[in-house]
Amino acid sequence: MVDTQPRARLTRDRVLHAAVDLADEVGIEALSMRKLAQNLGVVPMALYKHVANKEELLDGMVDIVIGEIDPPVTTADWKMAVRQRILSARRSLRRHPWAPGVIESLANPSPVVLSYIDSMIGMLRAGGFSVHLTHHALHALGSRLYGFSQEVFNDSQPLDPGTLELMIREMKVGYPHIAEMLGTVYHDEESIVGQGCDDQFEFEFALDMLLKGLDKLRKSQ
Amino acid sequence: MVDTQPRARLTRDRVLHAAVDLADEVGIEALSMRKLAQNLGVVPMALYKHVANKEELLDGMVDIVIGEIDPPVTTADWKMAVRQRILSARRSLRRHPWAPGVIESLANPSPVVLSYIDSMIGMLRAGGFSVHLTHHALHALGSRLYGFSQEVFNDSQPLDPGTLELMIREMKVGYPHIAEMLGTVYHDEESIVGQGCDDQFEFEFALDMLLKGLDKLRKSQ
DNA sequence: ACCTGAACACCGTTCAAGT
DNA sequence: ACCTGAACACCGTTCAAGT
Repeated sequence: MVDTQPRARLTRDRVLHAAVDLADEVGIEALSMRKLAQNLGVVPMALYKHVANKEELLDGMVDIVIGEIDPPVTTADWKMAVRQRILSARRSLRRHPWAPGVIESLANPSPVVLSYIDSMIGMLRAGGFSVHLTHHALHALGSRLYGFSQEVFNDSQPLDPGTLELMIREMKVGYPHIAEMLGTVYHDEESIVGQGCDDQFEFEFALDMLLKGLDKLRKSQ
Repeated sequence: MVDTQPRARLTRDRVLHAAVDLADEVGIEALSMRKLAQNLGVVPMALYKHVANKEELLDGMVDIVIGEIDPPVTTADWKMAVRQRILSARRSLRRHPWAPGVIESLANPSPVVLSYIDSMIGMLRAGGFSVHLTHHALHALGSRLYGFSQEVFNDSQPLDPGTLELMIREMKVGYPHIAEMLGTVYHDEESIVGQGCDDQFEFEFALDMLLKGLDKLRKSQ
């Protein structure tokens, strides 16, 4: 989508927001300096007045996404507070599916990212975590702190029942355990979560298991 | 390093192993079809007889890394067995630092990767996990199953004491909690782990917390 | 101070041709 | 059956020049 005011003055903010919109529309692998410039009705080199290079552009895009995360809630229960903040981060990231990959690729965290992590550490400290246990907690939560985690299979788009059935049948001989699991998860009507694989449920399942484990260590420290 | 027998016939295996070696040497971002061809003393297009495109090349490289993982040990204790296998995966991946990123980027898992996951599922099932709990366990372990996990900070190379000291001092005003944590982790002589941040310890810490949580759920299912 | 145009040094991959 | 050469359609980024 071409900008409606192509003649408006270019600013860093306009460049970054246009980049976020473009990545949302066409995906991060299709985002190039040249296409972004074209979208803004400008020659590629014009961007370099507002952004040193592509990495700085990506950094600024991540800052916009992180900036959408809600501030921490104030509550006595550290577990609820951290949980809510992480789930808010997840909601922000979900609006921009390219964000996890870009966050992982960044060499150095930006001030915005540092502030986010700093306040997360603050929440743990306020909840009674020693500095060392806080450090371990950060490692244990890893990218979950940002609201995402690397999954075993890259199942970004859901399968239609036909191809799923075919997949399961094909896998039965070479990968019997995967076939059994897929069959059960997608067919079992008894499942609490309903049929199929609910990413949100799985994220919270693992998150709660880690928070519970950390809480136990916190009490015994 | 140029191949010692540039005139030997090109095979898929020779191409893939040369690609792994090149990535180990110069990093994955510097690995291009053209440089790989040059390294093999061959014109770029010669590679396309053995590999359909770059993605298939990356797939084959991952297969080599996954192939280096030890087979499962046979023991009554599922926790020890899974733990050992994951730590073996970690050792393989550590030899090829580019592998985590490539594994994450793969759209569809190869047969080799599928076999690895299938046998992991088998280990959990043999340990008494229901199919559904096995499914949750896979999500909870995520990329840890492959021996890696996304960290909050990308601290691939260790800092020298001088710049670390500077960083902590600079952070004290804007990011007080990060500064406190870095200061304590890197200075505390009481630390069980020794000074600084031990990636391996942190990986096992989180892994064991998850395995313990899963074991509790297994018993109560 | 900000934008432009042309150029450089790279990519992955196609096609048609060679042996 | 396997390798080659030239070409295409892209990249990010430089430099010197325009307004």
